[in-house]
Amino acid sequence: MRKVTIRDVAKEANVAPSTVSRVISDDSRISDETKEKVRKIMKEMNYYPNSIARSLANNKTETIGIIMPSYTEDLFINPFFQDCFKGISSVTSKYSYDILIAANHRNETEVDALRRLIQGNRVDGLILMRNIKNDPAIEYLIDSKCPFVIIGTSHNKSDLIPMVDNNNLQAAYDLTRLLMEKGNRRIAFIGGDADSIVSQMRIDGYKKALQDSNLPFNDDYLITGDFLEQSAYELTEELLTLPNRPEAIIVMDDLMSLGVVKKVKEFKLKIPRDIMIASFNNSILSRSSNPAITSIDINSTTLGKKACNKLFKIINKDEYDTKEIVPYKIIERESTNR
Amino acid sequence: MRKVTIRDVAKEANVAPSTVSRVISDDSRISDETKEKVRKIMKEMNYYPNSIARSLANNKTETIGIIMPSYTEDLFINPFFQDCFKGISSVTSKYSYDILIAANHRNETEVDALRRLIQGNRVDGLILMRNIKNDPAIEYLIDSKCPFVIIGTSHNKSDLIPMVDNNNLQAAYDLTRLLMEKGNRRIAFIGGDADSIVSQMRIDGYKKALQDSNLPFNDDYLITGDFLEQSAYELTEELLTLPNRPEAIIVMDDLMSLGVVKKVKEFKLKIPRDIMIASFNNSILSRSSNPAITSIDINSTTLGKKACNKLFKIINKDEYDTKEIVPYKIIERESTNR
DNA sequence: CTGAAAGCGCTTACAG
DNA sequence: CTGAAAGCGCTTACAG
Repeated sequence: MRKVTIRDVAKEANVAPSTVSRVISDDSRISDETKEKVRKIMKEMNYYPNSIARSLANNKTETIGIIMPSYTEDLFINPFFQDCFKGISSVTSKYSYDILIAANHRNETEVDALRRLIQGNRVDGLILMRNIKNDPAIEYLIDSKCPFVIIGTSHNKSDLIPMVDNNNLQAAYDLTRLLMEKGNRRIAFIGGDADSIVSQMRIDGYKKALQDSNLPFNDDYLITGDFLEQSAYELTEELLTLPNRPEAIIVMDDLMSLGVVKKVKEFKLKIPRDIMIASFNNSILSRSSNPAITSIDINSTTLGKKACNKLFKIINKDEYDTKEIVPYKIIERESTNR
Repeated sequence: MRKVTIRDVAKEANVAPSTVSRVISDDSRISDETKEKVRKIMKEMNYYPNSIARSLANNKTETIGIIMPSYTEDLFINPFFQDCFKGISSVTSKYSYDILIAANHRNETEVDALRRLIQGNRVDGLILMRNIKNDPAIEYLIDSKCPFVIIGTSHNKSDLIPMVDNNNLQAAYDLTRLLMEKGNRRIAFIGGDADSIVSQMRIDGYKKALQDSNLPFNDDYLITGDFLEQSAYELTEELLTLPNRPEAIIVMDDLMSLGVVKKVKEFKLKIPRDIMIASFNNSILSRSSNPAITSIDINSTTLGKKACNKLFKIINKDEYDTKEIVPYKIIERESTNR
């Protein structure tokens, strides 16, 4: 069966294709009678506009793209992305937009994938769910003039880039202070990727808190890996075998903290009695894990929602603030409850 | 800056647009010299094909759509979908396809959303990550002739519908038997949505196991809710307040089992000492929770991968089996280790 | 209030 | 091996 087109409908309704097109977009210049007549026929013929043809003609796709950190990789399993996605999709659904997940194809670099989406005209805008130092993707995005928003913080020309983030420095500061108030002096920090800006900001907050409390910064207590459970698991061994074992560990992310907990248990240490653990993101993992982990609620869903709202403002050329800060909150649980 | 088109490249290279088009698709009829010349110019001019125009001309989108159970809803936070998605995207990336997430827009029914994607020509095929009884979406999909695959099992005309699933009946059977072997006789089952086919199959397996062991089926021990943690949390109370409290509970899903565990703890009961818990999906939740939960590994990532491979076979009109079964495996953990 | 016509940027028989 | 032309199914100034 051939697809019914705007032409078929026009013929059947005895109007011009342009009239049908205007009925579809509910153009105010078309009389109500004509609209009704055409709509009836569209329904009868089971007509549905071809959105590809539409996009080509009016240069709008009604689709936004999402860039994940490392597509098809394990990083993606972090519940943070799901929470964020939930916020994003609540907004796209309101604007009647769809979401395209950008995954680099085989043999493609990340910038290739971006190029495909942007120059290939597949999206009206993009949300970047990651931030690394000197990200070539950001350079490309700026050059491309394609609307985009970063969830997180970027360093290059950062005053021009629309971003939504938490105050990660302050959050880490607060968390470190909390652990001090609980009587810990030897506090370690397990960071994420060395390239990660979020990781860097949190490390800065951690250091600042030590400094403000006149606690010495000990190089051995600060280690970075990647954002995966396995890496945290391995790194924790380094901490636990130090001559002066830390009394508390702050971990970049809930998923990583699972690895930390696993290793601590292998060392037959009790949490929080022997060692306290605190983490970030407050995903489902931190509240269900054993023991439940104190974690900073960064409001992932709100991050996604605000980022997406901002993106639509840019697409529609409305006013917007370049940078938006989403509040955070420490959720205390068993792992720091001594 | 105007976008550079195939026309511009053609002019610059002194060839016809059709030749440029053939260079893009690496047509064997074009001489290597010409190809080289054109490619050089494409690069110089920073040309990139407009995939929208391409799609309109050749009726291919190089995009598949994914239908989630209840978009923008809490169901989505189940790690199962992420695991599945990982499998899917590993395949799309190989075929150089992108993924469109179908979310129904405001005031849209699910079939509306499908219609938008299919009749709007936005995807070459679809993967359905859910299965409910009498699903109108399935009817629509069959009528539409659009290639699609279901992760799970469908009941309508099921011999014609391509699906990838586990043997859920047998899995539930095995799990029930395991709990019996551990000495439990009063075994309860918390199902998902009453409309859910997976849920039904597992309930059938549970009942069959009881029967084969000559254990009575007790209506009070079988309850269904939805697939959320909260609902499982509430339902568990009904079980725990029964005059003859169950000795073990099988839960449809890891996420739900978190709710069960929470309630059991509130009743000051110890797992597994007072009550055993076993669940399905073996997501990250079951292994990190407190206590770690025995769970059936349904190989979510494999489900996604196989479904997507099957979809491409259909798209490319290759041979395929309608139904494919992915193996499962019981992963025993603390929650059943008495 | 409606229509005829050009155009969006590609692909693909057809012809040579 | 390459080109001219028609077509994919819409939208949108322009004209009336």
